[in-house]
Amino acid sequence: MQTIYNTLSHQKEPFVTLEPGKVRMYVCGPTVYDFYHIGNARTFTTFDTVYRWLTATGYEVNYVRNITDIDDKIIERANQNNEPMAALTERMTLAMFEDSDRLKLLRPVHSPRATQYIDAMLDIIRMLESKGMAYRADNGDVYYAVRNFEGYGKLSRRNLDDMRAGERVSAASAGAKRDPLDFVLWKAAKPHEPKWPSMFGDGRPGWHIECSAMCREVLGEQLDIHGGGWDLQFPHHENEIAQTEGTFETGSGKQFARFWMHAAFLNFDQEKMSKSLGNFFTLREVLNKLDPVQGGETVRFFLMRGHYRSEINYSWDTLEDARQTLLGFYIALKDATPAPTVLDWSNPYAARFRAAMEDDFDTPAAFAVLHELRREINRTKSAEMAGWLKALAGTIGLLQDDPAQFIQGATASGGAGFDIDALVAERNQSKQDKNFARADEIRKQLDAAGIVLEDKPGGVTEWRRK
RNA sequence: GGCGGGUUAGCAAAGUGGUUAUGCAGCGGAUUGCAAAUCCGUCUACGUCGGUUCGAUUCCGGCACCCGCCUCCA
Repeated sequence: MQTIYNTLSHQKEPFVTLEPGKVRMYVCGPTVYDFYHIGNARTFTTFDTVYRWLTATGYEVNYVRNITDIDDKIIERANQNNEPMAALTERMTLAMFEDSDRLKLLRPVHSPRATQYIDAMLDIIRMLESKGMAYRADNGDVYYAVRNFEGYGKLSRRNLDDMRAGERVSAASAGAKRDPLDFVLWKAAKPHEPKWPSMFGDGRPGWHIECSAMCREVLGEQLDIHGGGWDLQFPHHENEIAQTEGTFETGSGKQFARFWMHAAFLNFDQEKMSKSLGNFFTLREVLNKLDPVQGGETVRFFLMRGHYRSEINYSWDTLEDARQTLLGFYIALKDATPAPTVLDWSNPYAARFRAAMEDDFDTPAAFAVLHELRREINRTKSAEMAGWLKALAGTIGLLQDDPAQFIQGATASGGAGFDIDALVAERNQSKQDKNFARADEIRKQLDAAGIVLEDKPGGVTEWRRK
């Protein structure tokens, strides 16, 4: 049975869907003003894994990851670049999909863009206003009155009075708000900013309302899983709950999302990696430092080596460690051609793998099973075992590349700058002639170029990227 | 100030009231012309102080240190 740790209840719960076998999953996607960083990549990889795994175990998952294409930062960046906002967001959206493809992220079923759901946002704001949960302020903005929503704080376990007493909130000026914690639903138009007409006057939406509207339009009023990064818990997700549940009939007991999942941070030097701190690496930047053939899966595997609720630290060493381990899996698959495999969960390896994944997506524990399979393959060269390794890893988006190609990396297509095969042939001849000095010299030369030789039985020599 | 998370061997990282997690690295052996890869064997653990218990890394409490959210943030 699948269990998921629900941030709402702070415990693991059996996963129960609104409709049998059907999963409505919404994940907060990127704000497209720049390339996304590997911290974002971690969250997206987490939910890609959830999507793949639930699908592999028989659920029909309607996976939605939005694109925020209207926001303060986008406006600011477009102005800096002196380019139209739409041109910037279009460019960055394409780049986002490119990067995601390289990370082997499946495309979500829907990738709604906020600017195409303005009407839906206004509908919700109108409903909230009619229920007395939203108000128009003197400056033309429309705010959500958090005091009027009884459950405010239930996700992040805060209460309004504690927050009010806190240093940071009281320091912030309330401005036109009735309560400092009220948040903006609709921002009145300002010069040189994009605007849409509305019953509240020209303006643009606040960030939080975008997600509520896209959830509602694409998936309906209620979701099974709502995901995002840990930092979105408050205020973003709390506000989404307030917005969506605020439109429900009072006392209906209806919940916006049944399961809230939050991916932990990716740190650098033990600190959260974020754009505001400036200590971040874009995914693109990291991939460009890696072999083009191996890079995407290396980063993906690196991100999955830690449980999604544990913080992990990014460093070149941990990335390289992940690459070596991944290489080990591909070496096993190269030496034993995987047999076509139909997933039968009664197989002992499959059962243990599944038990790990069903325990709140425990990928590190699942990898332990894959390592046992790897050892078994190396020992027996069993095509059946190789088939299982590939099939199980495939349920979470790993080990699907051609092993020979992966192992040789981009050097296979001439990246080494010289004829590897000719040197290998010369070395084999030298070995036959017992000219070991020359043979070792060639091996050393190749090693310096990052190529490792492996002499197989029967005088066959294979090579791979170091 | 409020709230939450963490501390596992050289490194990375799961998990468990008593029985090997796992990977990388190390060490010994097999194999190899020598290596590499692989296999076999093997050494380093559960922040600290108390409590509960026949027994705690694992439950409870105190303490220390680290991190995060409370402002845009995956």
